[in-house]
Amino acid sequence: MSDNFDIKVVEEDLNLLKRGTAEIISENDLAHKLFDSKKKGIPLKIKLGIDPTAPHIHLGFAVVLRKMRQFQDLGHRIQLLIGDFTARIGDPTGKSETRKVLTIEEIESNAKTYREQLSLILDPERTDVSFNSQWLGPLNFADILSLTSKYTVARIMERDDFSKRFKEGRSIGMHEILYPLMQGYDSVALHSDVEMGGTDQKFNILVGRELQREYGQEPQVVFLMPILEGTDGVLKMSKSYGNYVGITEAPTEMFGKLMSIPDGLIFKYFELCTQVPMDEVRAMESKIVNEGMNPRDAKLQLAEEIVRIYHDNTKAKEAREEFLRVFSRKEIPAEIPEFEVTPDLKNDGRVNILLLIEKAGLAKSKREAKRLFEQGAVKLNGRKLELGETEISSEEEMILQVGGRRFIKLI
RNA sequence: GGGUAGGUGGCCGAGGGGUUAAAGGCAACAGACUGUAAAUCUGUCGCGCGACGCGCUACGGAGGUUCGAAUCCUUCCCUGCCCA
Repeated sequence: MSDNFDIKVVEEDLNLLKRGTAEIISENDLAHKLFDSKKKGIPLKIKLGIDPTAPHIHLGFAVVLRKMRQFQDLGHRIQLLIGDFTARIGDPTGKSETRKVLTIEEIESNAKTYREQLSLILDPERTDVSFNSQWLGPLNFADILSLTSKYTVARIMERDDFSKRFKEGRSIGMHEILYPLMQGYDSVALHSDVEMGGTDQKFNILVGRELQREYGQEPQVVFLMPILEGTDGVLKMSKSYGNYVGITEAPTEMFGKLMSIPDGLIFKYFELCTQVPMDEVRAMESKIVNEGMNPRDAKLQLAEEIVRIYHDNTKAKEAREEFLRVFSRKEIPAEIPEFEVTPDLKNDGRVNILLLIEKAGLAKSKREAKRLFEQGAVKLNGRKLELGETEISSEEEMILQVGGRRFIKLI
């Protein structure tokens, strides 16, 4: 690819890009591509495939997006590939529950939401969006056979997920086998230079690299970021596990969730979710290990740092204050959502607290409300309600609290 | 096409006609402890009701047998494995 390659020209860029990465295949290829790009003044095309089913960007996904932003800041272009074709066909992931097939309208609306949220991280000016139905749709059976003939069953079965399921005697749909080929073909169609993804995408992205070679293109660089564990500290951050921190969440919400991550994850979060220089991060780590610094304080800083990125400095400070107020000092939050006690909830001026809890959305059902009540989780104006106190007289501005974190102001 | 094993609550997984809202585990939630961390202990964990009780819904779908079915029969759908 490149003549007169001199790593010094791109060394700085390369080092910047390498922070927090899990694997780059190959680093050498990337260096050459960066070099050529710089020399010829042509931006690299950085591909990211996204699934239009769940437009909800969280910190785990943001790890990849933030890395892409770095590419943009270095002058490169993002190719955002919306997998509308696959979304319309159905389940490619091997999850047992069949994925809903989306309509064109839903896909478009999701894509729009995506673009809005993505603009919080990516530079829209350097982002191109495409839909893979554009080229996958027109393929006929002969085309598909030609595509599949470029790969073998044995190689497809190299994928952990497939080989594992095969050994365990679980089902593998034919369409699932084709999925990596479709994703790879996207790279061919887009002439991608780099494809980004989490380490769980390694296989699929590698297929793209191979296919490009088959089609006579210069193979893309596989650029993998680590998978970020969610707030539970174990599973990959994901909406479906309910362990995610969404980038559009309210500052206090975001702050609170970040404070609940296990200690062991603090520095991984620093590395992957913030721009705090690595030597500072290491210094903090050493203070905790050697000087007995309370990990909580590092976590407070982390949470503040992240809220600052997706909101602003003021909001971050406020969120920190709020957190300390409500959870450290166990005081009432500064702002509490209001709930109007409508006349139909009252009976002789008295209100059934269980009904209220359910109607205000503090519990999913009255049965649950009752359980919470019996477990002593319900407080009114800071006072724990005793058994039997299910009827209260409704006065102005009462604060109803359920559990440690659910508050509501009755009006 | 033939044979065979299965499909149980958010997940995994027992139960093979009544005492089964369904063991056990995980997850989740609440309380204690605390740094809304981890660990630990305790409790809860289908829904509704004027609730130590009553009712309804639930063991892949639809029928049936029975006083009574997640458990038996018929049929359909789905999945694995073996043989062709």
